[in-house]
Amino acid sequence: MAHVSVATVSRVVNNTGQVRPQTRQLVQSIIEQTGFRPNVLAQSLSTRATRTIGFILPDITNPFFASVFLEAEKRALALGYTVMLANSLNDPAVESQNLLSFAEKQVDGIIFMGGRVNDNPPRPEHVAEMQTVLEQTPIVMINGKMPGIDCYDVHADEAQGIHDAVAYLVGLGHRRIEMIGGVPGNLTTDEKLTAFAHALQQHGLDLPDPLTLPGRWSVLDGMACLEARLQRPPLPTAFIAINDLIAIGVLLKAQELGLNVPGNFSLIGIDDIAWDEMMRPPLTSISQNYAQLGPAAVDVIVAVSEGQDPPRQCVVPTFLVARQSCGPATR
Amino acid sequence: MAHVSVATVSRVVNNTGQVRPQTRQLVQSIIEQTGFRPNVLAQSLSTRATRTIGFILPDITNPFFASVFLEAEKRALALGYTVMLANSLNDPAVESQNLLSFAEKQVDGIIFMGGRVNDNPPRPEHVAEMQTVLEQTPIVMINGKMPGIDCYDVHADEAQGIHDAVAYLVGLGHRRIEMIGGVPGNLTTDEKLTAFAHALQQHGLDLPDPLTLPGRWSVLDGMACLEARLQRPPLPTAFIAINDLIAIGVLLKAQELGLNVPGNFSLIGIDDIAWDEMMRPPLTSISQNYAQLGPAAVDVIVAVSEGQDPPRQCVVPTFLVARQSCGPATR
DNA sequence: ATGAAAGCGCTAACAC
DNA sequence: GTGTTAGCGCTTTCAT
Repeated sequence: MAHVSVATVSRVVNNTGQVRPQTRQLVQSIIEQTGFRPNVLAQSLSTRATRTIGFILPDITNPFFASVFLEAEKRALALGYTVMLANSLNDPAVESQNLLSFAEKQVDGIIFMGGRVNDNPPRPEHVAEMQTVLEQTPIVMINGKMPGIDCYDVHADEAQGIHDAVAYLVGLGHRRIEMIGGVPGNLTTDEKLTAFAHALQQHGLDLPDPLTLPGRWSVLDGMACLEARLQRPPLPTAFIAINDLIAIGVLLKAQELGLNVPGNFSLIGIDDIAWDEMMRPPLTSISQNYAQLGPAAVDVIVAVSEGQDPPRQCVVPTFLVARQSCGPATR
Repeated sequence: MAHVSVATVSRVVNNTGQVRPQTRQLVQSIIEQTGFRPNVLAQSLSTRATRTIGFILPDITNPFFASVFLEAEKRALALGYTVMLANSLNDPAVESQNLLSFAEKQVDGIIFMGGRVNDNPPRPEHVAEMQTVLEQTPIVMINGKMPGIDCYDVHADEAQGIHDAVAYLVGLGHRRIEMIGGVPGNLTTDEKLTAFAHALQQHGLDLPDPLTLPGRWSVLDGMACLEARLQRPPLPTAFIAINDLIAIGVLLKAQELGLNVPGNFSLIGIDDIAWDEMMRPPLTSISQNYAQLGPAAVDVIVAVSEGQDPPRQCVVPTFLVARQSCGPATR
């Protein structure tokens, strides 16, 4: 319509190369009035860049993941990237499918949370699979790890958080502290437990045995955990829950049984999800620092797809958010 | 490598056309050992189908939207489709960007929740924009409406839910019922209010004036709402909140002020989010029927992209989930 | 049953 | 400055 070649149109669409202002104007106006939109598929096929990031996580319904994802999406948007979400639903098979699907879609990079990157140790077939897609696509794991494969690592300094939490409780006079929830063999659980044991030793406190009463990660799991823990008294004076969902379950079960928090025991969660504030008492928690975690991961992908070489590892600080679920030790 | 043409490889990859079993075997095995994966971009460019659905919603961090989205994704996965999420963050500008971006990405269809499709009446520039992308891409709105444009409509029967809620409260002896939260000019708020007025009339009850105490949709908004309502007594004996988040805010504020639910007033929310059960008392709510809402929307998109002509409108039933936030009227 | 070749909508040398 | 043209990796007629 403008009597120019496709090359020229391409130049004005992308604001690239030299084109006479007059011509640009003309093409521009025709684009407006016809409502022309470039076909991103064709662009990507040609440029071999999709400006798209795949994000695999277990369940977007979990407020922790939702927050990390949302912050990541915001950053991506600001950088002109799109992030595609895939819920793995804690099913290794769909996780594999998600991974392959993203690779086939030629995403510029994949962000991975939960699932296989939290297996400790990881399953060999999973690392093999990761290795395969890694040849084509950069991967960054958030709060995960897979020894021996060359992907990027962004994680919150949960160990620091645990240390802070223990110090905070010790400051309140607690000497019998236990963790509750999680499952050994899960990387983040194991790391938290290790940090916890370390912190206890630093303060000269006895290690509980076992280190945690396992119970996965949901509110319901938390309720079951406390119930189980009640079977073998005596109780500690404070619990650090493996995450906020578990903490909330513990809190609800305690109230159901007429136990008072922090009267009967103090309670600290991990993640600092929005619901902590809605609980009565509002839950003290260790923040995962959403504002930095997700964005850091997309920054890495964007950097490599722009030819840079970002650092292999990035750790974002963590901090304690004190609310009302902790009090002085009473026993 | 197999000494066959690309056409043949394409045939075995897609399991289409005629190909000698022997040849198929050969190609198959080479695909395996080389780890060949088709480039979906090129496939889509050629077939003009992406098997991708765009999903625009305000905020994935809201448990209501998260659940609808998750169920939609599950259905899509089962049908071999991918759904891309875009958070509009209640910002019309990013909403426009999301819309255009999806169109450029050649998605097979777009699912739209919240934002402009909830404006009552809709803004002219928004319907114009919708009209534009509609020429290229089918759109289905969930719980939304835009008179005059030809898109698909999937919605929960919220009016029925309101009627059920009112009937339930009347059955408990309540005669002074009010709604709380939401904002007039928002479609779903207006529809709920209309249904509410209608239900009240059916039972011969007086209409409160104003029909609702407006206050948007968050927990914090809910707290503010109750506080404002307290300024002009007398209180009704029961509230129906515009959504569960508002209901939770009302509940928390009530407790903060020493008011008892359902002692001082009964309370019903809308959406049936998972957190209802975590509240004390657990919150009675009207379920939006997640299991059907999201999937119904993807079914529509899939149908049209497979050349079928699904019904313009689909309404999914809604139902009351009675928990412990309602009791007999005491005044 | 298989291959050759055109075309999907775009970008990027390269030539003029 | 602008046009020509060769891809990008795939599908799909049309021959053979």
